[in-house]
Amino acid sequence: MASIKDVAAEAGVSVATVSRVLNSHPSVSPDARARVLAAVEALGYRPNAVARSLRTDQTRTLGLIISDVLNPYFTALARSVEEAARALGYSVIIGNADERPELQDHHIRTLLDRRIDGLLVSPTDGGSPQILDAARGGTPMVFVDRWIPGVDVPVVRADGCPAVRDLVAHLYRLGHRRLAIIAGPAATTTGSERVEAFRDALGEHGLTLPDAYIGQGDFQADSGRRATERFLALPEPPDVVFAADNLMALGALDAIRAHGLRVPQDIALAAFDDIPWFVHTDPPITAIAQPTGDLGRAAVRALVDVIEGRPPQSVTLPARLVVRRSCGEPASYRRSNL
Amino acid sequence: MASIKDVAAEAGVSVATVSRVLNSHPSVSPDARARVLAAVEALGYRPNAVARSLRTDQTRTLGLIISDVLNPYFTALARSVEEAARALGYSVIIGNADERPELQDHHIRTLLDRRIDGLLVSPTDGGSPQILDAARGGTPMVFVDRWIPGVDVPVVRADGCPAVRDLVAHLYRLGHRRLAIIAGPAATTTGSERVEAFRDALGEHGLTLPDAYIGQGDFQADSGRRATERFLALPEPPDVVFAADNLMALGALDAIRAHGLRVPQDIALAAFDDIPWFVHTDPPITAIAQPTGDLGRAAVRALVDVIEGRPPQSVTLPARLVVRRSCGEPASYRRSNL
DNA sequence: ATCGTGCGTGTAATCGTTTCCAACGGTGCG
DNA sequence: CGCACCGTTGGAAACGATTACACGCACGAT
Repeated sequence: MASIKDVAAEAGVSVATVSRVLNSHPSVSPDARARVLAAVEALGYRPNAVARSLRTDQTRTLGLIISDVLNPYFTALARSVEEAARALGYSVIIGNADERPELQDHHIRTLLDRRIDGLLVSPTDGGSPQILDAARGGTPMVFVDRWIPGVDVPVVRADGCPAVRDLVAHLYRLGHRRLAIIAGPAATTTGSERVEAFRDALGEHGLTLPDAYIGQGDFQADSGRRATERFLALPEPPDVVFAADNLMALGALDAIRAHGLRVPQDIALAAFDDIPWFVHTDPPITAIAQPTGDLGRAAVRALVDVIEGRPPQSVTLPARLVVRRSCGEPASYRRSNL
Repeated sequence: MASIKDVAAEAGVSVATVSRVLNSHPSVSPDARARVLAAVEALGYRPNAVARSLRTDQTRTLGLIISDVLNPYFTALARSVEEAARALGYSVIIGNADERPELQDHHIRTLLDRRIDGLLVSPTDGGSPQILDAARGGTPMVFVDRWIPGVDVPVVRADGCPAVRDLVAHLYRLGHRRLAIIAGPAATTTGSERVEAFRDALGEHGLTLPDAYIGQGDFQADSGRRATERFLALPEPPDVVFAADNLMALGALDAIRAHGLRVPQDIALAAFDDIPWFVHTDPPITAIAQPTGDLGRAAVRALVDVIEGRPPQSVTLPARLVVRRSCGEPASYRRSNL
């Protein structure tokens, strides 16, 4: 593969001049510029990004650690992140942690070894030494969706509280009183926050959230299935199951179906995170939708601010309730939200 | 960040020796090794992958160009590719082409600039100059899922023909005679092959595939919706719609629902690519499942073979029919395949 | 004519590694 | 005793780019 030296030889100039035209440095004569450009064309030359990075100490690459690529919420996020980054001239390398802290650490380590310019993280756990070290070590970093309390890193996320309040009000209005939740891992902020928001919202209607109605999940379908089975085995099973993410909702649906129960007649179901398939499940699932596109864009903007030395901003965007039929069907909603 | 020089100074040896212990070169004394290791530990030293790549001319990184990250089939593929690559000591950088040739080319270009060791491609079009150049230029490359005819590059893919034959037999047995297909772009192999397989299978039952029953899609949900609407507007609409991928099936379902029709009583639906949600749609959707895990593993193996100079193998794996309820419900299938 | 100025250019150092080569002291053998 | 060889080590040259610095030249001002 042709190097800058070959181009210089072909154009009859020095490598410095070639480098200058490539980086559109002002002081180079039109004549030299033309010759260099011609040589570049003739040789099909492309600058070696590795060498350039070594010299300039920047890779124009962002790392993105997501908790699970198979989760449509995170792929939507990844897509918008990549798009926003590309618009700013950055590439992004995605690391899939699969909700496993050690895999997350592996990815952070290799990304750091590659000297990425900045890191976007949705932490799988409550603070691996790897992340903490990176943050302290001065790696530009932004948390997205989930974050780690006590670490001084900007956070870009959606606030689900109002939407959860709307959801609970919706459920209450439909006559549901025994509401259960399948929570995410307590080590993640989204795992614990959603339970708290749910509990608070219940409180506003004079309801409580007994321990038996809190299922412990891990954001994967299987855990949703298991938690739901435990609910159904209770002497007094809940009449609503609220899954803290879309995969656990899928598992819950599996379990409910396996018990021969109908949604929403026998038991209602709702989920955090909205995905296109929720429109076509049987029945369509009521969900809390996050603005993934805006989230991704805001996260990239914040990270690039850190990288380029501007003061970064934490951002909190609102999530919103999307009512469908999985909780019951009040007249006022029937037509509007398929 | 500490460099190899700092480690050398700390350990009281030369950089050459440090490099040797880091690369477990045999000829270094136990004493020196111990001192270097201690220094590495003390400084928290991590080798700079950028510098190493520049020197060794290898990045231990694979590029993966997929057509659409939002498509669960491709994310499943990406996940298995990453897993297999990691097991072999490679990282993978995913480029999402969003079914847009120019985006695909953009990603190929930046991946090549980064000097990735090899490229896994599921081409969005019938042969962009970018891909052709790379292949001719000697970049180790393997096609996965889709490929480009006439290019001498190993192909790892699933053969859908037998499964499509099974599907058509299944449909025929249920009494369906007017079968339509929503095809992918003709520029992709999966776009045209699936139509041919379908047409051939129809032929075996003495059925034909009229042009009006071939919808032109682009593997995105919207196109599935539009194609289905066109089918439904026909004087004699089909009684089966077979979507060539899962997203177009989603769109088809949208359109059918919007027309107030029921699946499978009014019209049957089947899809290429099976995804977890198909179990819970209304009704559960009959689909052709590809062995994504095996596909990803085989693709990585083939690519690494090319990279390391071994003779690579094209691989074709079988896809299989998964019968659910979206085409009708013969007694013999009722219980076995939820 | 002289000087400073500024533009265009080339030389060479540098980034952090790997690796070739030479050198070293010690050992064994002819 | 001399020599070849061995295991261990360090010096230094790459890899392909960027960029500080210096140089040569033409020009306008003095």
